[in-house]
Amino acid sequence: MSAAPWPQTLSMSAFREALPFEGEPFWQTVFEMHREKMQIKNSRLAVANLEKIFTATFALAAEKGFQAMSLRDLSSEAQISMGGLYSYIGSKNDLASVIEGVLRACIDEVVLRLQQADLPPVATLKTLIFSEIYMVELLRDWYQFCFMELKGLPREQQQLTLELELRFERSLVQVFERGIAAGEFRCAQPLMLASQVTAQLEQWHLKQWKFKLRKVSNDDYAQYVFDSLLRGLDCTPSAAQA
Amino acid sequence: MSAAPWPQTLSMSAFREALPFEGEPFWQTVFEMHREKMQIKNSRLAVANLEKIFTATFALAAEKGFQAMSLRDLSSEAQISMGGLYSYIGSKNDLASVIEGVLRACIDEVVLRLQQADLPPVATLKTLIFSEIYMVELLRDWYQFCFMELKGLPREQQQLTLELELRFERSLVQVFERGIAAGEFRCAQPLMLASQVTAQLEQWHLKQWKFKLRKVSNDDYAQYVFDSLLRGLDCTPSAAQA
DNA sequence: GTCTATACAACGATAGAC
DNA sequence: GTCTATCGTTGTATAGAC
Repeated sequence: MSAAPWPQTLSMSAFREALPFEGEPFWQTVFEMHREKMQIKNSRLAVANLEKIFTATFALAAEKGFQAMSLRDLSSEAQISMGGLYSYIGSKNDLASVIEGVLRACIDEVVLRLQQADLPPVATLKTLIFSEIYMVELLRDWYQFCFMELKGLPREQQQLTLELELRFERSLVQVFERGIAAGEFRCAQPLMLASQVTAQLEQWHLKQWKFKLRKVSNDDYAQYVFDSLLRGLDCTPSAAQA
Repeated sequence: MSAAPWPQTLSMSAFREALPFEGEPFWQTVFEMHREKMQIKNSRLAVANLEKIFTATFALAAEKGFQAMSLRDLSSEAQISMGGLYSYIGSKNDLASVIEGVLRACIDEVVLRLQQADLPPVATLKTLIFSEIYMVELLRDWYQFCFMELKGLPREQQQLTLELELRFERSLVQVFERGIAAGEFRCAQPLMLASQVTAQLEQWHLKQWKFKLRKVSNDDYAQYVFDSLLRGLDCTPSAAQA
């Protein structure tokens, strides 16, 4: 993944074009990321079957959970024989680990690019929130899976996930403090406010059923999270146009 | 469970005394709730062993997940033989269903009592939030379990859980509207605000590790959720003393 | 590279001795 | 009421034909 500049506009389509989180290029990246674990040489073939396997895993894990899903289930859902599966994955647990690894790499990529963009406080917050929501749109299955199946992963990966969340909130707080120093914001409990944002963003992928039911769009939700954050920062909507 | 009046003060200890969600009386209630499913007649013995079984289940499910936990694990953790276990539970799936049923009954109990209290808008919201936080304190294992293992439960129970969440948010919105009618609140998107509260309350039990780490207490967190709700309702802190 | 056939461990559940 | 012993099933994983 290359570190190109951040998209100029905040919209699903701009995000989609700027970041390689879907289609064949994405699956190609996934393939590179755990090439070692599999025995298949032919790249074209491998990428296609990887996609089938991961997609089937998401479907079954969403329905009944990863632990409850048997490899026989997976084999029939992915239309690949049991023996065939094992040329693509090292073991069942391995499959889960790889999924977590890919998602975390994607998140790191976004965080990195955003830091390089170096925007003013309000714009940074808005970009952070909208990007996270767009990200969930592209990688919903991955988020869902990683959240629900975290307990089944190696301790090391569990730890990395917790640290990612702490780092995210700390970086939010840093932006708050930049804005406070600039006289744009006021906030008594910045860390609690940061965790409010985390809670809202997490709810977006955890409770997709609820927002589908209420016909709340990506942008509706992102805008609401952003607005409520600005309220928490005692920041008037007019300043938000920055 | 009897429908006594709501505690006068909002504090953990008052809540603890007013509601029967811990200690021997609580386990007695649990016993009554699935007496049918078990073969043991002796009530004293049954209650004691039920507590051991449920406690062990929570420990193992929290560590590795309910599906990944075998009944042999459970048998040794609870210090009851495999055969013995089956005099207390109908089946493994049954055990999960009972847990969900008990928690939902507890929540219904609280909701019911709160409705009977019939307080003014601001007080209702404050009581709702603090009660929910106290509830999680007493029944943390149950909440944790039900959230994580929902997928493994019968469709009917999954549906009831979703409906409980929708009902909770609708009742929040109704309180908002009472306050708006009275000129106390202003709010453009009441349903979004309600789901913000849900997200924050859910985070309290989902991310216990985070708040333990930061030494945020029950009351700290409840107060923050309440304050941020009032901000969302455009309600000055002074009015909150009501 | 992909399949079928199979190994063997672990599972949930039960029967029957105590 | 509780235990040990055991049933049949299903799980992950692999070997070897094609």
